[in-house]
Amino acid sequence: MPQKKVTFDDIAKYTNFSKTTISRYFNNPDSLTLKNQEIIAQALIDLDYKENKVAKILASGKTEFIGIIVPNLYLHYYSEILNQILASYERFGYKFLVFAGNANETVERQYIQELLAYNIEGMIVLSHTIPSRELASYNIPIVTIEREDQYTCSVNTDNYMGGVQATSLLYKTNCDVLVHINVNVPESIPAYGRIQGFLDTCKECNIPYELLLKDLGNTYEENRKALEKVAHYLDCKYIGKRKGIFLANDTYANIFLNYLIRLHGSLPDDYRIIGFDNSPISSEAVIPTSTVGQQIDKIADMAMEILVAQMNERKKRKPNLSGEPIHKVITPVLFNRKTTCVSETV
Amino acid sequence: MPQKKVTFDDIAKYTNFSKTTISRYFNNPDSLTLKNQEIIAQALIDLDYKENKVAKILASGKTEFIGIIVPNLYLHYYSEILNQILASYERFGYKFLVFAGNANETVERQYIQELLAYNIEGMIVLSHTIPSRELASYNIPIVTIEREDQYTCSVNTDNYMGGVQATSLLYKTNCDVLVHINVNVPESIPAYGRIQGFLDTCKECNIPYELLLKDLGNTYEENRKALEKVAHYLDCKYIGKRKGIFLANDTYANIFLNYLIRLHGSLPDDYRIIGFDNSPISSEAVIPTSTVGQQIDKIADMAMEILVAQMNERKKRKPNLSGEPIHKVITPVLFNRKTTCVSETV
DNA sequence: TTGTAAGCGTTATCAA
DNA sequence: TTGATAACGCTTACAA
Repeated sequence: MPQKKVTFDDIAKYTNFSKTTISRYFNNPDSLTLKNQEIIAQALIDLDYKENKVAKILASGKTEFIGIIVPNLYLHYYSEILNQILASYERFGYKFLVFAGNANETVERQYIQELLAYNIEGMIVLSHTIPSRELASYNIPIVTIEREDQYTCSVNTDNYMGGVQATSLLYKTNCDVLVHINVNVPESIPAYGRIQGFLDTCKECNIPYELLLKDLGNTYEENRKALEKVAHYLDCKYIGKRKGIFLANDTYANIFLNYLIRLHGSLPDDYRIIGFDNSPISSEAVIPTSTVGQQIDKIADMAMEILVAQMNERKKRKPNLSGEPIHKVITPVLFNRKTTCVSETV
Repeated sequence: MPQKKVTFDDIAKYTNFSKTTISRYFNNPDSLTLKNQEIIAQALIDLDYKENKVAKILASGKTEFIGIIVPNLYLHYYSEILNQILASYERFGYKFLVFAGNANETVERQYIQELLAYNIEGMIVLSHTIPSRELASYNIPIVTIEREDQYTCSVNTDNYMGGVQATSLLYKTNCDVLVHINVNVPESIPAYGRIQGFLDTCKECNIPYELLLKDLGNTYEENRKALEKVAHYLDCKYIGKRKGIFLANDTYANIFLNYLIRLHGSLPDDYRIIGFDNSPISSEAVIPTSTVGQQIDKIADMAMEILVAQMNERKKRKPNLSGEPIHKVITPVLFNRKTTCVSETV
């Protein structure tokens, strides 16, 4: 320590009040006379007091910490969610201890232990690694986002609705056949809804469709190779037909689009493309790509609201800790861009 | 609190040791007999003890907290740096309190006050808002990354070298004229080096060049409009000449590239393009785009190393707090992709 | 409206 | 190798 810190004791001596009064000045100033408030305020300046939250936490038990575990920050979706959550500091004042887990269960358990050791008041989990059942067992307020959530409160995009929106849009652009390209999403994960939404809409519209669920690899290069193969396959199979392609995310959509552009110099009129997420690549693509946008700001806000409500509940005299976990669903927003325009020249 | 927490006192009673001995078990286990270590270890299990770091911090003064202020997480560069910094937890054990500032000085000062209140041991600043002089005055270990850094330790990409690399590569692809497109970067910011590197290399190679520094707007749409205007201008001005375009970042490069593709269906042979950052858009573009890659992992590692060294210095009996700030520079890496290939058909 | 004193759960300093 | 005891800087009854 370069210079030792000024404490309530110092202020108390300086002002001839007690430590308690100084504490009150911060936590319940109205209980002091205006004059005394001013005296203390001046003393704070004179002594250059800096508050010590650690001591406050120890005494009060309230850390104002929220732990966050994201799978990574490489994907725009996660970094944007984190961005929005961090922004909630202005509104709620909670501070965030952030961990990026790499899908390693052991490591993520360590993170959680560490977070608990700091007496975090709540936790937001985006990582998929640890089952919601185990998360719930830690017995602190938790909200999960877009992951398996049977035993925890959660906020998810209405993926089913998104699937319906995307498929309906394609249908309206006079396609002959609709295709959904995705990986084999387990039904327990919210994103599965995109597949169901696609299927139900195709059936309802009574339009020919094809569902392509396959492993597309884990890196961009693997994605690219796998999707170019799929594109080639579709190109051959549905020759002369107008194909409406709904891809599971914008990265896939961009790969598909780029493949066509490189082949034909522009987007052929017999293709309609839509992605999912409204990530930057969708608007920054060579042809701005239609997509189903997740309302990340709303998701983050809702997650914080649920979490704060639960944390507040715990601070009550007789907290009501019962009740089923709350599951909120946020409606996605359709972005109708150039890749789903009805062609002007028919 | 649902169930009250097990403390050293409880363990002490349970094992008939003193609190001190329990503390020693954690901090200096070798000072206990093996047998006693085992007894305590068993007690921890029996009682299901969870450590309380807040109490530890208060008593020891060591928080193991590092504060981070990033401008935002929207830009891939920042989220990836944060990603790498968070990953250093495995190596150093420091926890990160993260704030995303929005270029608002008042707000960022609040963040810093809040961080200081938590007795953070050090701080990493990527945000540009607060002058390094003020940062230095807070008198705790600080490392800044890719920003004005006169009074603080810093880690930056060797922007000058990056400018030289990009320009040299363009020169080698038989261009008739080289162009650098950038905004008006102040000289105090590391990124200014890109401009200087371009200028020096052009002069050295004795090749015609043009430096275009202008406001390109703050949103993607503004960027796009401004850059398409620039592209049109260059297209007209240097008709028939091979143009080597070095853009300040990959987003700009992508916009430029897309403009040409939409116009011509492919990248015309009289254009060579290179960006900066190696952000995902460069490899995911319709034509994988050459770029100067920042070694984000090394930048993050170096920042942590410098910071940890300083934090350790403070823990010594007689810390040596003098000395000029350390400025480290990380060499960038050239990615030679399709937009700077020498054409096969001449 | 203000003060006293007992915590909060560790670590640190002595002494044994 | 272990234990008593005093910090650490604040909050929170309870009293005045």
